[in-house]
Amino acid sequence: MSKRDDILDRAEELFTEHGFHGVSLAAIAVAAGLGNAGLIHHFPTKRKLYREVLRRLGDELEGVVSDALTGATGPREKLATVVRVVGTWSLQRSGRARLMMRELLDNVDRVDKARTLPLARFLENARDLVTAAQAEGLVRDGEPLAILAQLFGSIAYAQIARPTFAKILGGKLLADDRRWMATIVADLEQTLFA
Amino acid sequence: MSKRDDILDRAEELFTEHGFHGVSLAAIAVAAGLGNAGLIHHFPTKRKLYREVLRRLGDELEGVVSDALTGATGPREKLATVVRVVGTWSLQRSGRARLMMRELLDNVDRVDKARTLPLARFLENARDLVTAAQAEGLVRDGEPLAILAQLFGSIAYAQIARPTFAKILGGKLLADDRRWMATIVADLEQTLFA
DNA sequence: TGACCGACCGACCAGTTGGTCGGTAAGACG
DNA sequence: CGTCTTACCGACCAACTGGTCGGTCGGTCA
Repeated sequence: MSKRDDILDRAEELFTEHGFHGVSLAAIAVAAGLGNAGLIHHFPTKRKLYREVLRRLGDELEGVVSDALTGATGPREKLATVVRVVGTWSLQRSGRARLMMRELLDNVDRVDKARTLPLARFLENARDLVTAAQAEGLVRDGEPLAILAQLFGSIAYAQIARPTFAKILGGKLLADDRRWMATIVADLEQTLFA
Repeated sequence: MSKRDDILDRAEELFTEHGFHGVSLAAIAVAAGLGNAGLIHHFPTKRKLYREVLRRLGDELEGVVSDALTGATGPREKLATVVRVVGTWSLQRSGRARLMMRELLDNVDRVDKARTLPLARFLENARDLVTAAQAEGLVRDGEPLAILAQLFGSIAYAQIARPTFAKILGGKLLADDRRWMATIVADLEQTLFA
C-alpha cells in the first residue's frame, strides 16, 4: 500500500470518530507516522485531504451497488438488491456509514460541488428505481426520496446507534451484530413493497 | 426570556449547524451579543454550555413523549403514540433532531454520564414498550433496540437528509415538508406491527 | 559523475482556541 | 448612605490551529 493510501486510511479513522473539525492535521500526521510538513506534502490542505477520504467512500459505495445491480432485472429485484447491498455494506463498513452520516449532517453549509457528486449519482439512480417501481405498483406511493431516506436511514442509523445504545444502557443488553442487523434488513423489503 | 436562555438558544443553533468542534466560544458570544468573558460568566466552560443545550433537548423530548403517553393504554397504542410523537417532534423541531443525531455520532468517545442520562431514560422506556408489545404478539420479533433504532432512524434521517438531498439534487424535485414526513410516518406503524 | 526528483523534516508563522484576571457599572438590600 | 451581588468588559495568556519555509536525504536517469 502506498504511503498516500496509508495516510488516507488513518485520516478516515480519525474523521469518522471525531468529525472534520474534531481532528487536527497534527493528529493525522502522528497517526500516519510523519511530521506535519510531510503530511502537507501529500495533501496540500486539510480540506482536500478530507475530500479525498470522502471520494474513496463514495466510489466504494457506488461500485458495490452497481456491481450488485448488473445481475438484477426489473424494478423490484433491483430495488431489493440496493437495500440488501446497502445494508450489508453498512454492516461491514460501519465506520464508513458513520462518516457518510456525518457528511450528511455537515455538508448543507458547504458549497463544494465535487464532494457531493458521487453521492448525487447514487441518489439519482436509486430515486429513479423507486419511481419505476411505483409506476408498476410494486412500491407504495409517496415522495420517492422520502422513501429512500427512510430506507437508508433505518440502516445507517441502526448501525450508528448501536455502540451508543450499548454505552448508554451499559452494554450486555444487546444481541450480536448479525442478529441486530438482521432485524433491520430482513424487514426492509417487506416494508418497502406495497 | 432570560439572557441565559437567550445564550442557550444561540448556542444551540450554532452547535446544530456546525457541531461541537465547529463552533468557537467567540462565535457564540458574538451571536448572543456579548463578549467572550461575558459568555464564560454564564457558563464556566464550553463543554458545560454544550451539556446544558443537550439537557434542554432531552428534557423536551422526554416531556413531549411522556405527555402524549398519559392518555394511551396498552402496548400497541403506547408504541404507536411514541412513533407519532417522535415523528411530529422531528418535523417541528428538525434542528433538534439534527443535533441529537450529532450527539449520537459523537458521544461514543465521551465519558460524561450526565449528558446521556435523559436519553437513557427515554430509551429504556421505549425499549420496555417494544418488549411488552412483542410479548403480546403485537410487534414482530427481533432485538427490541434494533427495532427502535430502525424506527427513530427512519424519522431522524429522513428529516436530516431532506435539505441535503435538496441541495445535492438541485432542489425543485422535493415535495413539501408535510408530504415528505407523511410518507415516512404514515407507514411506520404498519411496518412496526406484525 | 552530476542534475534533478519526490519524500520528508524542524523551525517558524500569524491567527485562533478555550479560558483567566482585575476591574467596573448597575441595581438590590440593610 | 454603604455594602454586596450580578452582569459584563478589555486585556491577556498558553496552547494549539492550518499552513509555509528552507533545507536534507536517498534515489533515478543521462
